[in-house]
Amino acid sequence: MKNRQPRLGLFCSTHDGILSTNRTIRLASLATDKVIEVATKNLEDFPKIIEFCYEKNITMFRLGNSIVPFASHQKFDKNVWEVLKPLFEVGKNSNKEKNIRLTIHPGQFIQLGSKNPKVVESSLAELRYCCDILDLLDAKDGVITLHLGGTNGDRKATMERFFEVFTKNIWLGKYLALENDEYNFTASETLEVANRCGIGMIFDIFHHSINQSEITWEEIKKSWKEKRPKVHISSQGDGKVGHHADFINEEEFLNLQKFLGDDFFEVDIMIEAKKKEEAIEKIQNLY
DNA sequence: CTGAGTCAAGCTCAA
DNA sequence: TTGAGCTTGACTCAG
Repeated sequence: MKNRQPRLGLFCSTHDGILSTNRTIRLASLATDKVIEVATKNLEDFPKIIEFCYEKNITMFRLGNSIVPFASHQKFDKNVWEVLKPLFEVGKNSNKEKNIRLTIHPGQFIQLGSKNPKVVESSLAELRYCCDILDLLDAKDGVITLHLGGTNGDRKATMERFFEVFTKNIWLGKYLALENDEYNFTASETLEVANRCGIGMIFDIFHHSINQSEITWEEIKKSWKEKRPKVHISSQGDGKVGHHADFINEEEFLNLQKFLGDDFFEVDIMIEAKKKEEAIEKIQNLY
C-alpha cells in the first residue's frame, strides 16, 4: 500500500518541452492561419498532457496563457474560435473522467488596479479570454491566478480601484483568485482584497518569505469557501532574488506542509520549478 | 542547423 | 527621465 500523496501541479509544458500548451507567435506575424496552426498544436497536446498528469499522479495543470496566441488582441480574428471548437471539445472530453484541475496565469501586464482606463480595459479583455478558455474546457474547479499588480505609488488607492473594477465585472468571480507577490502586495494585503471581492487567495510561500506579513493558514483557507484551496511553492535559484530553482528545496516543502497542517493533503500545490515533472517526482518520493 | 537577439502589454527602482 | 528587469520561454533571423 502506497503512502498518501500530496496533490501537486505542473505548469504549461513538460520539462523536455515535447508537450506544450504555450507555443506562441510574434505580433508581427499575427495572421489567422498562423494562429490556427499554433493553437492547434497547443490544443492537440492538451489531452496528451492530461494523460501524462494522470499517469504521474499529478492532479493540477496550468494552461499556457498563449494557448490561443493573441486572442485578446484587437487584431485577432474571432473566426478562429469556430475553427478551434472541435479541438476544445476533444480536450474537454479528455479530462471528463480524469478531473485534472485546470488553471491559467495571465502575465504582469494585467493590471486591474491601474489608473489608466485603457490598461484596465485590455486587462479585462485578457481575463475574459482566460475565462472563455476554462469554460470551453468545462473546468468546473478552474482557477485564474492573478496578482494585484503594481502599487501605483499608493497601495490603498490601488486596492480600492481593484475592488471597484471587480464589483463592476462580477463575472470575474467565477474563476479568479489572488496571489501575493514578492515586490508589492503582501499575503495579508492580498487576502484583504480577496475577502472584499469574495474570492480565494493563493498563498505563495516563496513570495511570502521575501515579502513578509502576518498571516495564518486558517484565514487564508476561509477565503476559498467551498472550493479546494490552491497554494504555490518554488525555491530560490542561482542569481537574482525571486529566480526559480530547478527543484524544490525539501526543507521548504516540509515547512509548507507544517504551515498547512491537517489540510496538507487536501490542498492543491503548484510546483514552480524549472525541472517541472522531475521536481514533482522528487517530492512524491518523500511520501 | 545553431546561437544570439528579441519579443504586446505595466510597473518599479536604480542610475 | 530613462531604461533594465521582472518570470521564463520561445520565436526569428543572420550566419
